[in-house]
Amino acid sequence: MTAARRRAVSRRVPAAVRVIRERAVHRPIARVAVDVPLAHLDRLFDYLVAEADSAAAQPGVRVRVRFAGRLVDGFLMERVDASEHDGGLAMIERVTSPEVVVTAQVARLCRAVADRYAGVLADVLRLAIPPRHGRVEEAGWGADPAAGAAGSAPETGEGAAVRAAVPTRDAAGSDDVRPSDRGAGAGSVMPVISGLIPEAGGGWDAYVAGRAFLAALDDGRAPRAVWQALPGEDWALRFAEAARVVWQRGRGALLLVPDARDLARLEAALESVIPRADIAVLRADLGPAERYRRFLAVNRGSARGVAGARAAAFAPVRDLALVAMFDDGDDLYAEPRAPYPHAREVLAMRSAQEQTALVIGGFARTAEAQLLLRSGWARPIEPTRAEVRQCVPRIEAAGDEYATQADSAAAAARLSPAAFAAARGALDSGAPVLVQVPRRGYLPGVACAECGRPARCRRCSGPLAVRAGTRMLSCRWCGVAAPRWVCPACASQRYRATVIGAARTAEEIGRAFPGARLVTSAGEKVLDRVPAGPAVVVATPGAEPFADGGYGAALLLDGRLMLGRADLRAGEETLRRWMTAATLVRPAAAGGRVVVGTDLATPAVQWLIRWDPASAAETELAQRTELGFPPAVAMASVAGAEPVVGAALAELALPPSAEVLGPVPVWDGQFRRDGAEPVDGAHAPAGAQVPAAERVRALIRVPPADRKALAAALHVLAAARSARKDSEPLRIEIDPAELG
DNA sequence: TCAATCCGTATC
DNA sequence: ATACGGATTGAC
Repeated sequence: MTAARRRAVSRRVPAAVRVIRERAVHRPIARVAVDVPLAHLDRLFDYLVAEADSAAAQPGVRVRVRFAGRLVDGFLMERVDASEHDGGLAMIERVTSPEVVVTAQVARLCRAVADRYAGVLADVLRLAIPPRHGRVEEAGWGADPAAGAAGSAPETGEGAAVRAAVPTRDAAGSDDVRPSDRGAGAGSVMPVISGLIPEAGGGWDAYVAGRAFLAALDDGRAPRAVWQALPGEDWALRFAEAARVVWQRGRGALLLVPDARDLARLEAALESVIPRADIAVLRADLGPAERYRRFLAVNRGSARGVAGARAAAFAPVRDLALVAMFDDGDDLYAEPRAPYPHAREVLAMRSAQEQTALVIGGFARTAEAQLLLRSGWARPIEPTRAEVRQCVPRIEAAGDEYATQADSAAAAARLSPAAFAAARGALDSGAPVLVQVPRRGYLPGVACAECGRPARCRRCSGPLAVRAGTRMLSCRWCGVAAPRWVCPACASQRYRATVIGAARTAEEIGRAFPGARLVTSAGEKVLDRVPAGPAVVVATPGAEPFADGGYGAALLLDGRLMLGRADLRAGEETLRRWMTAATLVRPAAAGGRVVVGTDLATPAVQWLIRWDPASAAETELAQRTELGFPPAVAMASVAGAEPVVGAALAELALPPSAEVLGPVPVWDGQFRRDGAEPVDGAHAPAGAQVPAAERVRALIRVPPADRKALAAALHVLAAARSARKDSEPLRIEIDPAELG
């Protein structure tokens, strides 16, 4: 019976008749996760299954049940023989669809994610399972997973079965796993990159442990790795190659990227090594029908190479053997909806639960990734120094000195002589120049006026800020005043507030290079690529277009702005942005130059010049360990109106190790997400949001060993609040994305 | 003594 | 949200 028909029938049957439906003979009890986002209802509820529904009522299907007097959606999670519940049981109203949309693996993953982030299962299931689309489901057997760019012609069910038999074509052992870099597909799709890969030892072979990793994959083992990609690396193709290894074994791979641009690139690379029909790309901008169609294609096992952004971390890939993500430092991996899970954590949990291989890749390296290495849970895949030297452009620091000739164009644009010369040289050789300028809107912080290091609280190591309306320094985490501040690094007593909106404009920079074509990529209009040929490309971090053949030079301007932003991750983030931009530049041997306009003494500049993301991450992690920052500690944020946060803190049964910082007032934009804003764009007008003065935030930190206890305490708090219908907004976030 | 109403609590 | 149970109230 089709779902539509069953619905039609149940509508017509009067309630009195429904009540006497016979219960299922076999396992008559269903345990249901109801779609109610209340913490005190975050458990399974028992319902009776009608015999007529019994076949369809499999674990993982959507059901509709009467809950507290009203009909709600839910997922059937288990079928059991008997109920523990004392009272009477209601019958499942109907099985919405026989489609098993929550696999056992995804169910377990969602529960674990909810627990990890002190959230409720219903919220996580909503992140994991797209809304049902009835027409797609009914008509879509054999939904075309590859329905990539063009429309998707519906296929028959045989399509999926046939496809499953395909992956023997390239009958090869691990030796054949290494495709040529300039190999057919990807090369033609991404001509940019291929030219940058060194002639010798391309592919995964360019890395220590690279080949061993693929061999382990091919062996069916579950290696876990943190991968440091070479500058200019065609990471999408490397990911595709790794996916192909598991695909050839008939198993599934799940690959994540931060945004749509990277996804398009990954899709092209996948299509160059895996038949299109075996690929599903889960894009966020798809309509509900197409989104559900692709979800079903993955769920039904007809697509085994799956790519997507953060939400795809939950995709029900069949027989999953590999999960991977590129550039895990990108804040787009932090889910903005409750309970705010980070895709890196989701993948790591999934890798552990499903015994899959894991790759956390990037040009730079996060402290979180470093922690996976330090604990021995993952192993590094790194290039040799020799390989790095071959790929990296020449990098120099020009400090903050500007051109001295007052009337020169370079001086007008406040470009240092070195920066100007590098750009001029690239343009003269016919190559484009990338100019990276921080976007506006960073939270202002306080930094040492001498060495530029962020000023930190002596008590909790949180960031200092100038207290509104005064000239006093105080800690943004714990609120303590910081009179007589002295820089611990250089002993200077002078500090300065980092400025918002001092970034140079594209026009300003363009004037320094009269005659050159000026291109902007920022905010709403982000360019994917620019053609070869002389041009000045001004871009905000993250919006840098690829250049065919690589940039001749890159100028990384106003680094102090990025370094000085009041965020825990400012240093790591700045290095990541710089490195990402530098990977778009030709190798030094081909004339590629990078000039970073920040003082040579700045640690981030040192790591950039030495191109040593591993040591940078190690140092970063060591510092965070010392200062008590994530990921060395577990941190939770509790934010809301002042009395609400106060009451919550009083009520929380925290582990004894917990340290409460604050509460302190938060201001407009404190929790705004890091959306790209145009260089020239105005800062969001003050007062556009909730009156900031009334909002406060407290931070709670515990040693990693007490992470679970912290999460449990917060869940208990949330449960008590929802039970008493306490609807005053309170945002509870574990490992908050922004720690400003 | 009993029905009507209010309030708190559970929701299978 | 809605439903239910127990307590409270008011009329007979």
